[in-house]
Amino acid sequence: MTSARRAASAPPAPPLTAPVEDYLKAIYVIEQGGEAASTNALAERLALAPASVSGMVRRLATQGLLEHEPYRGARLTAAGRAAALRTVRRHRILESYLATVLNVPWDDVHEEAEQLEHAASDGLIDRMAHALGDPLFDPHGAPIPTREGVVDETRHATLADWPVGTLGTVMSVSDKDAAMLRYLGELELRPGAMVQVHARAPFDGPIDVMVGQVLRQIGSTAARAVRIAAVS
Amino acid sequence: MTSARRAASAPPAPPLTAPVEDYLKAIYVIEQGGEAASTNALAERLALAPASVSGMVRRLATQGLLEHEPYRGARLTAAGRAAALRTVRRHRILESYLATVLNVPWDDVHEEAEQLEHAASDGLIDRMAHALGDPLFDPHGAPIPTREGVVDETRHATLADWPVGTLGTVMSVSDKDAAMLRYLGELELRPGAMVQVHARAPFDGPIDVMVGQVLRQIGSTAARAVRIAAVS
DNA sequence: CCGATAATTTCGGGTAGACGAAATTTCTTC
DNA sequence: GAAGAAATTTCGTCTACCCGAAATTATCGG
Repeated sequence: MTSARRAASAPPAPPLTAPVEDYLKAIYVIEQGGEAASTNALAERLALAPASVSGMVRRLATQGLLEHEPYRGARLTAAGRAAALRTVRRHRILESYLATVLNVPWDDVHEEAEQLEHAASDGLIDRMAHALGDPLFDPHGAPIPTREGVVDETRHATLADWPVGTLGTVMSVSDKDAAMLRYLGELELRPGAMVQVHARAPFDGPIDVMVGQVLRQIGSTAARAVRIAAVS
Repeated sequence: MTSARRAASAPPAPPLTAPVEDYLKAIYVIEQGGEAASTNALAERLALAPASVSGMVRRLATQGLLEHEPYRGARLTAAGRAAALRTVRRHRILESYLATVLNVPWDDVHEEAEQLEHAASDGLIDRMAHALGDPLFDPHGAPIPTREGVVDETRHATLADWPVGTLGTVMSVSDKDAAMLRYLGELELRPGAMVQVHARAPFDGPIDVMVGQVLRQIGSTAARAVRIAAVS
């Protein structure tokens, strides 16, 4: 910790703090939904007061990590996106490593990675990735960005919107809520599972769905946490 | 991060911050030398200004983690010692895991563990320890405290003080300085190596020492980083 | 187009942790 | 035992984040 290591020519680029990495990652995820990340959406995702988010967003905008039109939400710049993808990569490789090598339970992996992603060095992350054979997806099915920041951002439909009758396969499940993950795991709704919606009750009602060989009923909230693609 | 998990009866005991863990660990290590940890020694070890240390030490004393007689140095209380040993355990298990399982170079392991020790959960640490067969020593030969805080604190002599002629074995090497570690590694001065001092130049001069089958000359600074015990 | 409501920002303030300069205490040395 | 040096503490200040309350702006129903 005594010496600073810095290229002679390149711009200083101080390392990002853990909170900043969390903001950028959250904005990245929200932006995947299409629109700019609103203050409220960020505040909820980060479990912070909206006032705090306003302040931080302004600061990050002046640092060139994002663009912010007041009252209109935030969007990552190229620099911000690169930083966010770096954090996402760390997070997902850590999740993969913990689940695969250390047998950390499926539903604990997210929390643990959330802490470690700010502490592990790039070199360590690469070692873990290598030990896993450089996987393309994490245990929840989320794509892992490469070191260079390349990532598949295909937006899959959710089980809540999947058409009745069409055969599909689970691509990913949301890792935000451990209890939800446990529930989905019990239902065998894991990446790779085959599904076919048999019926859907109106008004956001429960869904009858074949998971593998078993017919299940699940609510719309859980269904929205499951992403589906057509089988080829 | 939304919910706090806390025993109903026990005192709240907020989790310690990373800086606080660093202070406690540093005090623990310095105290191993016998005397209380002085402000200057702490400041140097933590790479902070003495003024900063003064302030923090006062705060930690009011929290019951250490006892501080102004101008006299700090000593850990039982609570502070327990917290320090928890951090030391994390650090050394992480070092062991990184070196053994992920092949992180001997001299990088310390830096990496220094960051991770504040982020990894107890459960993860235990999983790593288990995967390693619950080792008693880390790659530098330092003893690993148990979950319960039991640790061998035997104080071994350094190679700089080892008597001429007596056969000894390397118990541990200091992990503070990566360059020093690399150097000692090249000289085969690793835990387990057999050594015998042949001659010692006066006034802190170089030492002639047999390491395994090879006669080496090393300076006193490097020799002080190597701890020796008699062969049984 | 106007008010009500919702979202957002601003404002004042708090905590943790760090620093340099100046004051204080302790140590060392005659 | 006093004077100078060294170690330590105190003091004022700084930065990064966070918050609640109040002010502001956007939006939406009529």
